[in-house]
Amino acid sequence: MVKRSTPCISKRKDPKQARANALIAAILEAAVQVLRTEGAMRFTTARVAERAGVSVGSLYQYFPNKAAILFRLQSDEWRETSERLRAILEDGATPPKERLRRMVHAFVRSECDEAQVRIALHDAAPLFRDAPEAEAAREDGSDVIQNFIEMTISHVVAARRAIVADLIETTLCRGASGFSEVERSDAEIEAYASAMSDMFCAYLDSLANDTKI
Amino acid sequence: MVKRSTPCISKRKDPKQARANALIAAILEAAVQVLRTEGAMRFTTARVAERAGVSVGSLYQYFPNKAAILFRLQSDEWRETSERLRAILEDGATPPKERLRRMVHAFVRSECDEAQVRIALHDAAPLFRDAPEAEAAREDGSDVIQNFIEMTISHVVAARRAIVADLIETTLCRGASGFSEVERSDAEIEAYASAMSDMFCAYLDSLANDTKI
Amino acid sequence: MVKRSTPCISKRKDPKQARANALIAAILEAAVQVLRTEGAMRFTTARVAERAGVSVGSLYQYFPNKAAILFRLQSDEWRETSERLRAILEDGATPPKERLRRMVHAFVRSECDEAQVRIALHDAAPLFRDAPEAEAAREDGSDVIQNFIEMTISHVVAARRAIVADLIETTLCRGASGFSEVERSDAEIEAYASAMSDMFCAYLDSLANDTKI
Amino acid sequence: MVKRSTPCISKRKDPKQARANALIAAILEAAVQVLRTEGAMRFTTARVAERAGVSVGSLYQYFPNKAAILFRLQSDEWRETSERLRAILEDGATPPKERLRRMVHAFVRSECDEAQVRIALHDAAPLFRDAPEAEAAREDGSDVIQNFIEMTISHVVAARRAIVADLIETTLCRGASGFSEVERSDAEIEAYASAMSDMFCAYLDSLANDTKI
DNA sequence: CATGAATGAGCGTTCATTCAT
DNA sequence: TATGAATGAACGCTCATTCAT
Repeated sequence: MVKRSTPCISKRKDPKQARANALIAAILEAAVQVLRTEGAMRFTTARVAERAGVSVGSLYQYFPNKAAILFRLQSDEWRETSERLRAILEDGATPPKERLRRMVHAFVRSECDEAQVRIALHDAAPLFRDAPEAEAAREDGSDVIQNFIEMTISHVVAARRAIVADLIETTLCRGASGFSEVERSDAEIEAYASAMSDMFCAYLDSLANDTKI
Repeated sequence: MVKRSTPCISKRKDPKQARANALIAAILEAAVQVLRTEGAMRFTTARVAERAGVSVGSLYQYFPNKAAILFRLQSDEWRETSERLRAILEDGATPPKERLRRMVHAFVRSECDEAQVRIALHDAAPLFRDAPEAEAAREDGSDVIQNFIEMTISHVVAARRAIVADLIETTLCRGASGFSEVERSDAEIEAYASAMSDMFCAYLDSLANDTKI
Repeated sequence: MVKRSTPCISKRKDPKQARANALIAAILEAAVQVLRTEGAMRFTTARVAERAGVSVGSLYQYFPNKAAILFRLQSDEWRETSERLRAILEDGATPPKERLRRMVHAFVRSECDEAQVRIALHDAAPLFRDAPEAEAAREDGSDVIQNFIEMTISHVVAARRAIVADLIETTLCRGASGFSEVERSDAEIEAYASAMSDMFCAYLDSLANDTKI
Repeated sequence: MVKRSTPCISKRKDPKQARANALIAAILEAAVQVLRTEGAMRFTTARVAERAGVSVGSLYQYFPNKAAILFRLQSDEWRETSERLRAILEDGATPPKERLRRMVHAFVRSECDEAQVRIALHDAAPLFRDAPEAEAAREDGSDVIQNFIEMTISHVVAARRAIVADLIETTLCRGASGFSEVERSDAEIEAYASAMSDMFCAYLDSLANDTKI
């Protein structure tokens, strides 16, 4: 129904030179600052370029359009987060439930970190989320969590497993995102993450007892 | 840090006549159509007025600005939803757990209904969510769910109860919202709502066993 | 060169009924209030009608357009002022110079009275000053002063007399207008009016000595 | 009471290149033309841009808003005028009275020059006069005249001197402005300027004789 | 490669005036 | 006669993107 533009979002060139990389880093850093201090609605290419100490033209050398900058920010963030979560979830020395709790805490905490930027990025999502690259990036991020969940309930039939994994992943991401929309104290963060962990554990336990399906 | 504009969002005049009410209805209906067919980014007062078969001037006679139209849509939706949920949750003839399940199903279903519009409205939220009226409207909506949850776990200490209620409400709203972002079949909807209900029930059960805190 | 619209500015109907007169008075009073509290730029027919407790339609029954209201305000003011000045200037019991002094004081004082309104009215002048009625009204106002001046220097040749009268009238009106643009204390007003009177007297004296022309 | 907007009025960027200077000049020239041929009420950024053969966007690259263009015109004019007057008033080879006469003639003549533009600029004054920059610019312009007057009557006590200087400056500026509102022949201009000079001289002479105060 | 001036469609909003009721 | 809803042209201003230098 809705016509969305979503032009190409990928990188315009493979930055071989350190110079180019530095420029890209400067632009991305500036973009984060603009998002934080001005919000999504005032996120303009001119403002980003100025804050990065770069001309608009140069900005457009490395990013084909405004959406690409935002997408890059988002996908970098997704990659970093999923790496961090992966490290926690794949720690063989810790029992699965404990890993889940740690992961939830880590995620909620990270969402509350730089919440301003995250909110602004979320507000700007309509500009980039419909690009095919975005779909792929999202997929990658969810997989880490979903694979872990599916593994811990391997006795459940596949169709159900997928739903459970999806439910938990969605609850985690969206819930934490909603939670972080207002300023939170460390105590609040811990309490919320604990409650969410409890909920997940109770749910997974209930599935373990469920011998029939 | 971030400067938000959000001027007054309230109604411009009290519609004394049926004519005015019809006009407002036409504008709101047109707004929904624009949101559905064009998306948040192309939601302009001119487009809404045109689709409503009305001049921009007339539109501005009933709404002080663009944000007010969007806010009205959102708050109408919140009110309707919370009424529907309230009816389910306050049905004394049904056991609490069953009421919770029904509520979750109803909510997930309603989120998937007109998902296009809901998504667009959500995208447009930055335009109105910081207004004081929005805060109040949000509050009202959450209360229905949160009060029900708090009642069903009245044995839990107050501080924890509030967190649990918040967690469940957030999970429900954000989770359903996330779930509805892609087209879903009825079967998927039922499966997801069931899983979410299971999760909530398992969590609440686990709290019931928890006799100390 | 400049194309100015200036449609008809005269009264639309001769208000025979007290009701109509009351309405007109209410509108004019409201207009003054709007001018005072909102300034010329926010002087709109809707605002005047609302403040007058009258519908826009009614307002347009008695004034053909916005300019007409402003013009009416201005010409009423001119008439009142010139009446007051005439009373002073035609007071045969007082020596001419003294009459001049009194007139100057009265004028400067009246300009500082309700300066806010006067400034706003002056700002709005472009809307009505090019109408033929305005020209006539202005003429009437100046005549009082100019005739008096011309009388006091009847020994001077006509051509020069006219210039002197024009100079003094302009100096008085414009000077007082400029002076009143900032808030003034009574003492300042007296001092300024005295200085201006001195200047006029000195000038007129110098003309008296000037026997040749 | 009255709410005035007047946001920043200063220049948007420092024109580093000749190109930019040419553009600014073109915009200002176009602005003058629009003012002259269309009047203040039809002075719009679009019209100025079009007349300048430039896009609105370019216009806004050099001026932060419409008021800034008008203010620039006004302050350029004030600066030029005060420079011209200063040259006359500081000419040590000419007796003070003669300098005063020349200055008055020069001022009245310059007011009658391009009177159309001056009137329109004056009409547009509400848009920029409340900015702090405007206050400063006005101050600068008045000083030239006022300092000269104060110098020529140094024997008068300070408080009075200031009033006299203010009176003369106001009379000159406002008077000439009022005089120039209708088309004037060279003869009329000379006659009026002479009369005004006579008035000033007579007044200053009368103060000189005034040995007591 | 880098620059940043230039573009111009598009936006949200206002307001004098009309006219059906 | 009174009303006030309806109109829609016009305004000031923004910003993603391009391209001549």
